[in-house]
Amino acid sequence: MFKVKKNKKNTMRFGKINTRHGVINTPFFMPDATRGFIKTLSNSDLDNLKMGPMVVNTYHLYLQPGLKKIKKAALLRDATARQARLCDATARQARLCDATARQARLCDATARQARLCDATARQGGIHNFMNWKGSLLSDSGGFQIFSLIHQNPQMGKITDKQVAFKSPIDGSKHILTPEKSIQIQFDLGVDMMVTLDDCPPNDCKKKDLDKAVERTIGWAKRCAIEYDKRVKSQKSKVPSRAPHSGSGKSYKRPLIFAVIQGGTDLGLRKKCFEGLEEVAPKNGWDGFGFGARPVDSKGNFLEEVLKYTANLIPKDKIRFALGVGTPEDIVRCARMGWDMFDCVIPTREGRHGRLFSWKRNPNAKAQMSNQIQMPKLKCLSFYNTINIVNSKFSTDFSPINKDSKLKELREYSKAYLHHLFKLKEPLGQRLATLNNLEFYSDLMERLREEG
RNA sequence: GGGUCGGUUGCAGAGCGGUCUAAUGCACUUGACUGUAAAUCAAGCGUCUCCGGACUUCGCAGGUUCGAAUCCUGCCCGGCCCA
Repeated sequence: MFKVKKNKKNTMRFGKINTRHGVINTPFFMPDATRGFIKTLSNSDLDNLKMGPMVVNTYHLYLQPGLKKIKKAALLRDATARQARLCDATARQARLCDATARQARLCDATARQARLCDATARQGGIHNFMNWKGSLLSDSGGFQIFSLIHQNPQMGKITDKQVAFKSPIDGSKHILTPEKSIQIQFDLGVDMMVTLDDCPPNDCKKKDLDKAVERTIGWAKRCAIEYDKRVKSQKSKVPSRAPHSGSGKSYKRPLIFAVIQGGTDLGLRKKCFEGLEEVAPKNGWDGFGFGARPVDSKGNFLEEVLKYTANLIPKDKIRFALGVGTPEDIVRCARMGWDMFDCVIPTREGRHGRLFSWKRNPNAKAQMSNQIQMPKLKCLSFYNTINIVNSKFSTDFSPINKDSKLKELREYSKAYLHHLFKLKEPLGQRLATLNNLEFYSDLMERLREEG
């Protein structure tokens, strides 16, 4: 499922990941569509951006809208598709008759739409619900344990057995177990999934860190058992000509990633990795994730820990640097041999008015490549950020990005974007999000080209 | 013309003898954001500063008082009511 080719220049890798929704070239970045959408964007935007895989979140989707609705949406779409096939037939019949030709054309359109529905319906729960045809990875909810419970103990309780937590939406009580996390991820029907892990703060006590590692391994073991069980039952359920297995192909299992915790303690990272290897599912882990924040409490990038952890992971396994990061951190990590990344930075900071752009230098490409060769990368020498809300942009009538492949970003001015932000018009957030995601995908493209 | 209520730091709007540079909201300025409880959060927002403070402000001018945005008098301006 993962083929990797070593880069001659440095320890960066070029690979291909084969998922149920297409092949992904590594290294790559996934934006976070946590609750089933990239905030402010529609699928048309994502198509225009030629967006690759995205990340959804087990915890958030489980709470809202809930699995029942996601499954129901899938069934309803199926029904629409069936109806569409009917329309298709009607359309054929209608074409026979000149008088009803107009009606037929209408039917035709419906049928076209229906065929689309049909195609989507084959793609399982969350794909179907989101109407998204690309690959999706679901995060397990481990990070929510960190951000909700570790930071606010009154929000829930973590034990070896389970995580009991209160929904921030309505205060209702829920239990998440490793098994349940895997079950939900299967129900979502994602292409890649992550084991439930205990993600403590980076500055926690040694004792708590030990506990988190031990728990992460224990939970991974339960995830692996549940995973194998589900793969087996899915295989038996899916006949060879089943819709989402394609034409006669056998069931393709989702990829599964375990998460290496251990904070900044290299020994613990190693221990965690070894522990995870021992409890792997039948086919082994497809990859390993880097657990915890990639920066310390002061915002310093954990270079050594990331490098060390990357080297722990066997070369034929996918390396997923969760939550990485800034453009320079991604470049650094990719050069250490990390293959995939996800982060809220481009989307969140875009919504908050921060725009990423390449330096306006005709040789920017060459310059950047020089910069990444530097042992100490100075990111600021190859890209810029601006805060569009700053008053100086109120009269800057230059394009948001004159080099963008998106018409809107080439034609709207910074002054106009500033105006949209000042008036809190969502269009502004959308344009900024588009700008930043284009920047990130451009970054990854350059990285894949240049190494 | 008479009566009445009122004029507060960009705006709205508290305060109604000392704890008042004066609440709060908005606006404004600048930061932050790394597996999204985030269209969020933080700081600043009279002048100067050796960052400890110093000085100046509540329509204007006087006055009472140890002390006034707060009380009194006059003036200016506005709303409403009556003529």
